[in-house]
Amino acid sequence: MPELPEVETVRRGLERLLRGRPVIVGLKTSGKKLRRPIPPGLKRRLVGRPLLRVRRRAKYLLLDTDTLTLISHLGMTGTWRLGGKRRPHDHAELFLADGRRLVFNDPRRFGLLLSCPVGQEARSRWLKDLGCEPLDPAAFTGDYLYAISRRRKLAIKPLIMDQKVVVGLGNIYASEALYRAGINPAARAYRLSRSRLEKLCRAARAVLGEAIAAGGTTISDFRQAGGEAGYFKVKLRVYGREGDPCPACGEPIRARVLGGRATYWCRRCQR
DNA sequence: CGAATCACCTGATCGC
DNA sequence: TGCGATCAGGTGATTC
Repeated sequence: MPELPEVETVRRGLERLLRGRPVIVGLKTSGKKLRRPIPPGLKRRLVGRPLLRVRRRAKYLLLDTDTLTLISHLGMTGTWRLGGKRRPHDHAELFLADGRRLVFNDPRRFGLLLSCPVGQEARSRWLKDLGCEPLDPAAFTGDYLYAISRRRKLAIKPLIMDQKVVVGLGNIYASEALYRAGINPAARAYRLSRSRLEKLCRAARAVLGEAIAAGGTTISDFRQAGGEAGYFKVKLRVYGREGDPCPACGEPIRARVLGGRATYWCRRCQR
């Protein structure tokens, strides 16, 4: 479900909710394991700790207390919400001193909820091999992609979805960025010129930025931290639009499977 | 080593 | 309407 814009939208929502730096007074878990079990000692370590801020690295949410950082990944279907009535697939409830409850719900349980010493997330096995942030124009550049892709024989789309190369781009935004850059998703990475890769970086940043501004994309179950839908779906130009006319040239949008994932593109505009 | 495929889950949707 | 097959925004593990 969530790619960088959706995770960033949730981050902003949570940050707003946690402005009063509420102290955690309890944790209740479902007992079911997510991608990994929620650590049994988490409650003991969390109780009494104030929630100070929410950061993001790649598609991970980082909720800082004064002593530890809660690491949360939404997987495909994870959501955070404030209180309300209990629902199926609620896997963690954080009880706050002000009476509110912060609830993590995840039907498919591909998500993660872990902790590490505060600020030490970069050393964790989950985050240590991540590539650069696409919104950082100094890091995610044509030169960077050029250097990394020279010996890569795979198609450009799976390359930019590889979180060890660049983080945050998933199946939707990879298709959208390649469309905007005029690059065929199946083009072999090593055959692309520096300038075309530079164009791809700019296109990725543009589409991610616009999606964040719209509050992310709601396809089926993504919700912002307040429960609202995201509004970027209406702006998707190729994803999920097989057979629709290309917004630029009218050619029907094509679909195929690439690296195991549905891929959408315009055969005329993307070479 | 890189690249492709599998596995992990539940729920929505599609075709019969 | 019912039911099995298929697909879904992610990613680590396994296989080739």
